[in-house]
Amino acid sequence: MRHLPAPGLLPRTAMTTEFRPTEIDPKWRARWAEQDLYRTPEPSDRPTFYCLDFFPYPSGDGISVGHLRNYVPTDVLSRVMRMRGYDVLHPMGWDAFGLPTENAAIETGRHPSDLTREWSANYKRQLDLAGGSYDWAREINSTHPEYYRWTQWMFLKLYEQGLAYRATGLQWWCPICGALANEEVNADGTDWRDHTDITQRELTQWFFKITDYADQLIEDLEGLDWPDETHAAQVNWIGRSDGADVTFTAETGDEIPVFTTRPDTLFGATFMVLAPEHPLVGRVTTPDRADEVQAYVAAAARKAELERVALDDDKTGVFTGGYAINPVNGERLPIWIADYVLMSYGSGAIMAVPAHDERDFDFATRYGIEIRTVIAPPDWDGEALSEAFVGDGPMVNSGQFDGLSVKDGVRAVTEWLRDRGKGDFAVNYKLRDWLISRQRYWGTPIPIVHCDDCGEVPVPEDQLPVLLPYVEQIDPQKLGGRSPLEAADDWVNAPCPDCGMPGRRETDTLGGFACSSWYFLRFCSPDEHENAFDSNAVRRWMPVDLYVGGAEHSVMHLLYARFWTKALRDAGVLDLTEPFQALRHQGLMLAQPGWVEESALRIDSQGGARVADPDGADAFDNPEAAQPFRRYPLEARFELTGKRAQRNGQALVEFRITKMSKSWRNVVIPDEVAATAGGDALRCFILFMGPFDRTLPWSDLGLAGVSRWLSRVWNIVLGQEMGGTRRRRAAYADVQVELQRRLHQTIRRVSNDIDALKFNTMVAALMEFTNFLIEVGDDDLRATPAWKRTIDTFLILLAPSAVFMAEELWERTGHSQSIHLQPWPEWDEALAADETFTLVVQVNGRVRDRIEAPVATDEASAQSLALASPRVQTHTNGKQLRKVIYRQGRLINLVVG
RNA sequence: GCCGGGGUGGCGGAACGGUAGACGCACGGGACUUAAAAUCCCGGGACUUCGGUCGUAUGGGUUCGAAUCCCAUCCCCGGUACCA
Repeated sequence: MRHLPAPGLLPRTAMTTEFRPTEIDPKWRARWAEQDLYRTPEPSDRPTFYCLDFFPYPSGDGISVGHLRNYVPTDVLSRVMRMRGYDVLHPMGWDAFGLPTENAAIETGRHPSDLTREWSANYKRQLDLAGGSYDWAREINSTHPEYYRWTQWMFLKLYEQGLAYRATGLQWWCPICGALANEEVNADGTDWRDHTDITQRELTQWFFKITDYADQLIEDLEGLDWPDETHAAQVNWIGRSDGADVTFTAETGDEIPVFTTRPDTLFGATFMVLAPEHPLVGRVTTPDRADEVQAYVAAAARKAELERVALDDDKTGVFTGGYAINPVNGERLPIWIADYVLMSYGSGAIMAVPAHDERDFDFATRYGIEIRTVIAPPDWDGEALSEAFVGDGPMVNSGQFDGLSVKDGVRAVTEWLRDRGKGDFAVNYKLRDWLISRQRYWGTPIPIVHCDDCGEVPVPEDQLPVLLPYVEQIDPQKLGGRSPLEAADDWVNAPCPDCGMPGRRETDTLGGFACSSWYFLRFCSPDEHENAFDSNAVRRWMPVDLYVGGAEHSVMHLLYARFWTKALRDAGVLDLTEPFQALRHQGLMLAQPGWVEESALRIDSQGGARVADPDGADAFDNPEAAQPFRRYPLEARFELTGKRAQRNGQALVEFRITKMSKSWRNVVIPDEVAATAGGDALRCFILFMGPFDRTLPWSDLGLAGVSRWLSRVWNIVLGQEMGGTRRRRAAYADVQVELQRRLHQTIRRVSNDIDALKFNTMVAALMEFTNFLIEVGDDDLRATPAWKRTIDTFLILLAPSAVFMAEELWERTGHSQSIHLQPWPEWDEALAADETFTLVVQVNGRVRDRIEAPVATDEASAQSLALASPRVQTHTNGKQLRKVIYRQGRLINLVVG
């Protein structure tokens, strides 16, 4: 791919030195590593700051610049906090067990452990290209026995508490990955990671009893500084519903419990519905309905096995012929079965109140079942409802409960039921237990031995780790459907830890989310050999002060890690309730839009296009652009908008913003940027491109702009002429005072912006200050000590962002100790204060003039200044001054009429 | 549907209820150059009778004053999906 020429490649005269990131970057990377510059400090009495990125999964593709939307901001913050005197923990490691590696191993015939080693080394190299200040002495890897030994140990801690158990049931099954947790299933019935279609199967699997913690997982969110969206996603996923269990009795005598959030509508129940899989379906079905019911049940089962296509809203069902008795009024309710009732929620049966539930309303309408209003809508005239009314109103047609509100009715009816043994208050959750079994090789072995006599026996702690055996053949397809560990006979056969008789090891492995549920603890003491973590170290660093990663983990990882933390706490091994105090999600990086040469493309009918020219295709920012921003290679793909234009007689077609995708050949990787513009331009552009939590397109031209800025910084700091004439835009009474003022204002802006994670405006402040330095930095000023002090401070402000260049300039301006060890500058409000301000003069709220005035100007003087202005007089003449609003140092508003 | 987040120049975006468009990109003009690139300087919201007028998705409202607060509507993005 072609790039704009790097600044370092430009011809220059011998006397000047230019900014050459490709020379500077490697020099400092090597020196910092040698000096161990980013070593986490030993315990001290300084305050601590734990800044953590989501545990990355190292893949064969390496990282793209999109990953750096996560890593660069946390790195900047870590650096600033260090300079502010905090002891900072900013570690990195690899969540490396799992399918992408395992599948690649099968495809390439290599072993996953080799791929893991290579891929994580590559990630590390790329993060260093981007100037990451990680303490690599703390690097951890979830696939190493010294790590997963403790994952196993924690599994046993959960097991001891009854929080890990095996159960048989219908589970989502991916033909590639095996069993999946509910959280890993997309709405369209595909696997969350590889998007293959999945089915349901009857399987015996390991689960963690996360449902025991449902309420805590909701309640403890309260004290956390988390994004609203993530807070909401967790609460919604847990899905707590408060209501009542109500017992209906079928005419066969069988009791049918149902859960409802609206016991107040019990008098409006006109039928019941059982899930097709409900165990009582056979009992309540009458002989004359049996054929139809059986056919429906079979069809529903088939539907569950087929891919779950987009739901059609048409609700179907069949009448069983059976009836149940409504406990509040003794009415006979026909019992139906329908697949809109799920066996997996509540009791798998509902009371249907069509007047006050949209689903029941649809069903009743379709099958001609009575719809009886029992909550009166506003201005209700007694007529039949045209749609379900789910709002509040007085109860009607409900016997002694008439007139109660929904809230009071819920309580009154439930208490009435409870007094008669027909029901009680109840809570239900959408959250299911966490399915943790995987029938694959590349994962943590579950430390359990199955023994004919003793049953399930945990492997004693002193026998951990249960090592994952080195297995050559890991392709389940070539093992006749058996999992690789099942086929490893030498490993599977193990004596029972209790009785010593031959037993068999558990052959399922733990899903990767187990590894990422405690790594933040391991980072506190990664070399601890006797325990999973050193309690003092955990007490020192935890909870994580700032946790940053993608919003796609809003439910899964964050919910699991929170549960795991609470479970360890309850096991008595951890004194912590919530692991992540503050959380943020970085925005996605998209591929940039533009215009591309039509003649080089092969265009399909769908508005898609691929580069067909072996030489590639030039892409332009717009049809008037002087230069292409990038040359896309053969087979690069575009989504066209349909707009066309000409550029020098060349036909261009517009393509839109899309995701970065390897198969589209539009992924920008840090390697190519570091090799041209350098790591600093990459970092600074990522910071500058926009708010850090917003999804934004990459821009090669934007990157070039930031490179130009860095070159200007380089030149002004080294006092090099830049080929043009400097011109002061304003006259300054004392340019040294002004220099100091602007510096202190910049320290304030940069510091405050960093605290607010507004890295884009932080860079803008540095750019503005650079522009100011260039404007005023003539030979006289540059010869003063004030200039020298200003440049020193400016470089420190720049250092967390432009890590290599700031260090190089620091050295070149005569410092011997690393700039990254310097204290963060403080600003002085008095020195930052302006002497004058622009008095904005409004008349009736509209700006009519702007007058430069001393900061201390009081209201009376401001008013005379304002009234003296001819431009103001035009709008006030002949009118009465009714009111004056004055904001000191800002504006005056004259209200006339 | 529901839950979150957004709609500001040609583009990415700035803006404690108080100068809308900082900073950057692109573009235009100029300097330098044999020329180009690079670099440097200058200029750009729209209309305008040059007084002003209109401009932050749309329509209302609160306020001396609204991109910002309130109500309604439209559109875009992300998540979710028959949870009784």
